Parts: sequence; structure tokens; C-alpha cells
Amino acid sequence: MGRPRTFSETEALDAICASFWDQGYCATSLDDLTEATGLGKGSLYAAFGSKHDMFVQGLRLYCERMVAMATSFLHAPSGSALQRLEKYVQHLTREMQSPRGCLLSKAAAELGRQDDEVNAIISKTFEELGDQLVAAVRQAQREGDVPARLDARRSGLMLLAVIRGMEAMARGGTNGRSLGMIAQGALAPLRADT
Amino acid sequence: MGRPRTFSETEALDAICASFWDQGYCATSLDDLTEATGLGKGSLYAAFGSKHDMFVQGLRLYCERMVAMATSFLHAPSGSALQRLEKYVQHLTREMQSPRGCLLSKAAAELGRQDDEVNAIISKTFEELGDQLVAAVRQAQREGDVPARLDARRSGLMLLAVIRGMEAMARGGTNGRSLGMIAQGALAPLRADT
DNA sequence: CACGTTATTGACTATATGGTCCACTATCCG
DNA sequence: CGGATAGTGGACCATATAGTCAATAACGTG
Repeated sequence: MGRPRTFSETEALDAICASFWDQGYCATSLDDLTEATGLGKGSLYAAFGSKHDMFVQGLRLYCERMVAMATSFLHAPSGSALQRLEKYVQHLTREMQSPRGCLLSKAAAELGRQDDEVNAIISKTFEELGDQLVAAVRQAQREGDVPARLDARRSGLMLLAVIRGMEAMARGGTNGRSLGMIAQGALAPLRADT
Repeated sequence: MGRPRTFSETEALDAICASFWDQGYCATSLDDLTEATGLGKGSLYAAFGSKHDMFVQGLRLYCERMVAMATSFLHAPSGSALQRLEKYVQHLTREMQSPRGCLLSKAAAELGRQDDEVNAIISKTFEELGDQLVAAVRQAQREGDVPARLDARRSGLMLLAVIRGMEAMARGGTNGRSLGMIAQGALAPLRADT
């Protein structure tokens, strides 16, 4: 009943997400968002609520995709768990060198600790990513590729920290070679001896 | 000649830096800065230039202190190089759990890649911190506490990545225990076997 | 003391901002 | 077809913003 939407909500959210991703929360104005989506302010507000709501929904979408990407790599049908882990880290290393960086990190830096809603999303995403990495390490241990004496939780969380740290360094201008070296340094203890 | 300053430039810059640190660049208004410093807009502009200039100068101050802190830990007169490294990591782990987080990370997230001036500061700081860590690992190798087969550069850069990653995770709500675990995971390969 | 010089202050400006509102429009259903 | 319902877009609003400026105040010097 009534007039139907003339736009796809997900497409609009994509555009919103991209704007925040490029410029950050505060630096993105409503006019930027109307331009990016091609919608009027009224439509935006009717569909998504306030600017803050738009950000939260965009961030949520982004984080869901991020976690889904981790799953798709770490649960891929081919290769050993260790190989999948390596592929995943390689992929992230490549991706984080794009000028956009990672919206999750940017959101955490700009609004973390100050905004409960944003904080909840970030915290949940970190947890999910961490869990997946820990599970991958554990699986690789079962497959005998990673020494059993390593604490899987410790190794998995450390991998997450290295990945997030590489992202931060990439945004600071650290070159691809150094990033690759760091990735190797993080994976080396897993492959090592025995 | 002429009327002298009624305020200390460094003190004012400290207050400016603290404001940006708490709220980020964009979210800090000039009124926030006048309130934080107790100065009028005219005085601020006369002393520091534009809002952007104030940020750059505040960030520069912050980064210099950050590097100086690294030096003071890593070149402390007592203990072995490895012990100093451990103390330094411990200290950072504690510090990053404060609600403020780290201005360097925040600046990198909010303005990195978009702002040449800011980028230069960030990039230089990362480089200096990395160099210090690499040198510390190397020294620990010379002292026989870290296996010589490890690539010092790789290990040092990885330490930097872990530290930056822990900071990002701390801002996302990761608890102190997990952070400690990560720190241990990063240091373990250094202490290890032989 | 008086002058030149510099610092300080806050009123002022032009603009940009997030958000609201409403006239208008397109669709569905009876 | 016609009314009820929901979507659209842009004019509009109050406010906040970065930045300017001129009047005033405090110093050193001759």
C-alpha cells in the first residue's frame, strides 16, 4: 500500500557506507550523503533515521561483510587450515594497502569508547574475527601443521593484533614490503619447528 | 618590545593537543579550544595559525613525546635489552587501556592518506618507533637473549605491528587480560629456545 | 611620560551543518 | 476510477562553525 521505494535500501546503504569510509563520520555531511545516494534528505531520514543511525547501519553492514570474508577464507573447501590462514593474511595485506583503509579501524579510532552503539559493533566484530582466527589455529594444530605446544587462543589473538596493527601502519604509509615482512613474522612461529 | 605573551605556548599546545586527543580533529571546535586553553580566538590564531595548524603542532608534540618515551625505556641504564623491551611493552599495554587511547592512531585513522602534513608526521613517527624496536632486538641478540637466527628487522617491525594492533583492539573494547596474552604471544618467539 | 609595538578580547561574518516539514507524487486496493 | 497510504525532494530553520577585525591593554624604549 502506498508508494513503493524507488531505490534499493542496500544500495543506498552501500553508498552511505562508502562515504563514511572515505571521509570518516564527522567529516561526512548530510549533503555528501544525499549526493552519494542521489536521494533527498527526507528520503534518507525516512529510510535510515539520523546521520548517526546511518553511520551505525553502514558500519554494521561493513562489519558483517568483513566477518563473512574471514569465514569464506578460513572455511574454504580446499587446502589445509594453515594454508587457508596464510591465504587470508595475504589477502588482507593486499587489501589494507588501498587508500580507503578499513572502516572498522577508522570508526574505532573516531568514535570508539565514546559511542556505545558503535562500540558494541566494533567489539563484537573483533570478537568474531578473533574467534575465527583462534579456531583456524586450533584446526591447523589438529592437522599437525602447527605445534601443539602453542596456545591456540594466544596465537589467534596475536594474529588479529598483527593484522590490525598492519592496517594502522599501512594508513601511516608503511610500504608493502615491510607489511609483507610483518605478516611473515606473524605466521613464522606457527609453521616453525617440529 | 610590545606586549608580552600572557600564556605559555607549550602549555596552550598541551591543552590543544589534549582536546584533539579526546575528541578527534573534526569533532573539536574552535570554541572547545578556546575553552581548553582559556584564550580568545584571536590569540590562538595569532600564536598557532589555523585549526589545522594547531592540530599539526599538537600532533607533532605528541609524537615527539611518544618517541622520547620509547627511547627512555629502550635505552634505560639498567637491565638487559630484552628486559627493557619487555618493560616497554608492558608499559604500553597498561597505557593503551586508558580511555583516551593514542592520538597517533586516531590521527592516522581520521586524516591519514588525506593530509600530507599529518601523514608526514605519522609516517616519520612509525619509522622512528620501528627503528628503535629493531635496534632493541638487535641489541638483545648481541647480548645472547634472542636467537641469532631471527631476522631483527622482521621481529622489530612485527613488535610494532602488534603494539599498534593492541592499541586498536583496546579501543574496540578488548579487555586487559587478552591484551596481556597478546603481548606475551609477541614476545615469546624472542625469548624462546636456544 | 609618551610612543611604537605587540597581545588580547569578543563581537561579527559568511557559510555549512543536521534536521524538519510539507506540498507533491506514485502506487495499491476496493 | 478514487481515496488511502507511503515515498520524494527541496525549501526552510536554528544553530554551530572557522575565521576576521578593530578597539583596547600591556609592555620596552627614548
